[in-house]
Amino acid sequence: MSIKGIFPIDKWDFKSESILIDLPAEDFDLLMAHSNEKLYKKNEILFREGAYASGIFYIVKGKVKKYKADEEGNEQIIYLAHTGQLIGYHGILSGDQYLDSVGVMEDSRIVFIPKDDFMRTLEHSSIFSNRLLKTLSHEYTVLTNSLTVLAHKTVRERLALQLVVIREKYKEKGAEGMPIVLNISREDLANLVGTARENVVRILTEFKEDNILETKGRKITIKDVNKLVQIANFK
Amino acid sequence: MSIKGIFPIDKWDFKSESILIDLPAEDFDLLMAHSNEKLYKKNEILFREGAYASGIFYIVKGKVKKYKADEEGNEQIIYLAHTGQLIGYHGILSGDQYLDSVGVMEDSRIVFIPKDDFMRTLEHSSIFSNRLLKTLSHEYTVLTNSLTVLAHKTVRERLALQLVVIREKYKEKGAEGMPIVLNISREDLANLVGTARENVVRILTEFKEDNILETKGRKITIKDVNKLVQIANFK
DNA sequence: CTTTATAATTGATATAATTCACTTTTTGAA
DNA sequence: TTCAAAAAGTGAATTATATCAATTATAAAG
Repeated sequence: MSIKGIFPIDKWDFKSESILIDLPAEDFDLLMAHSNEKLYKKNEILFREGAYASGIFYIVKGKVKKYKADEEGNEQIIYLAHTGQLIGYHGILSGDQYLDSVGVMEDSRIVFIPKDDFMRTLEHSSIFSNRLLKTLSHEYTVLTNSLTVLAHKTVRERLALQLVVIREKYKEKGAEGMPIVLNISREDLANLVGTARENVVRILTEFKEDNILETKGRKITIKDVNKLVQIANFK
Repeated sequence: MSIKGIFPIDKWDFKSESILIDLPAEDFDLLMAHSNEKLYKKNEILFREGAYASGIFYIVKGKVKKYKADEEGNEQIIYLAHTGQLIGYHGILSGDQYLDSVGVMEDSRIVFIPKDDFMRTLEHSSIFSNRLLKTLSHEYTVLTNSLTVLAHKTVRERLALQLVVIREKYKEKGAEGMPIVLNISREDLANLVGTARENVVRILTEFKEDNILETKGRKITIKDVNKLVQIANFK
């Protein structure tokens, strides 16, 4: 049985179709006029919150984390973005500074698009601007859901939920039966769930004992998603 | 001394200028073509999450809360909206259902604008559409900040922060020296902060003992904002 | 392959927050 | 003004989570 039926994935993730797919060639060319693809290494920083927003980024292939860091150095991961997604437009639209920081989680191919080209395309293409409105509204659902979960669910429930979300997100199309291996540090997992690393470790151990998952080094293999869904406890 | 300097209000609130102010008359008329003002009583529900999104709402005068309710009946307040703000567009932009629920907190004058007029204005007016993009991006800051605070600050710090935010929000322009009286139930305050009502009551008592505020019935008068700012502990 | 820095894990303890059961106060309707 | 319902307030017990201080395992670089 597919988890999709009982698990409303798009309430927890943004729509995964790329905002650029099937964009009219003219609009696409305008946007990409001065674009510049680069290979980023794991742990590199794409940009930091508060820095001047000089343009947006398009993830050709890879995984990144959007996060906020507070005074004490606590890091809260806002969203895990990946192949096909656009990054950094919030800051440009609302002012001229990036609103969060973005770190690269695995070696990634990422295209930089200068601010001017982004703005020009936005003005010129109502398709692009409508899609962006739609994307932003969808982000609203995801963020407000995260807020509710964070406020009212236990760490255990939140961790179970995030594991399911990440699994769905990183699942390759077509590979239905295959077990999905998550390659994410305990630290990042903790910063995503909003708790301390130690708690994540402890709960993962419990999950291991309950035969829900296996770990090998930092890699997590989920064996029983349904149990996780049950623990996360949502309708 | 104004609190504005040390308190980055727009990180916690949306920009308070109305999205409709100074909109070209032509666009405004298009938007308001079939609008309909109604008087809503305290505690009335404007719409519920998941309901068909038939249009948007403009708050002419009043206060409302945007919230999400989970299976267990827990209510998380996402945002307190008031005079001059637009409500309900996320659902229309991202699909056809409202993405949260909205309840009226005090008797309010609210205009309903049918979906078609909203969409037509959006297509026709690039000013309107640009402002909406800006508003949505700004919401992103507010929501991601809320997320970070919820995940990493104590209930005490969160409550202090919210009291400052509400005070700034509800402050009448010009009445600088006047003490601001907040009229909000402990329950709503708890649902905003993301905790139980009892905790809010206990911490308010502590604040009272520390001469930070006074309460008379459900009304809260803040006497020392700076102390609250200090407790909330942000740069 | 070995080394070394980094990350994961474990246990013990302290603290924060929730929950439940109850009393008191306030509010709004009659 | 009275009265009932709703909201606020209090105390005690329980549970969840954070924090600190180590040890062990892992991965990345030379």
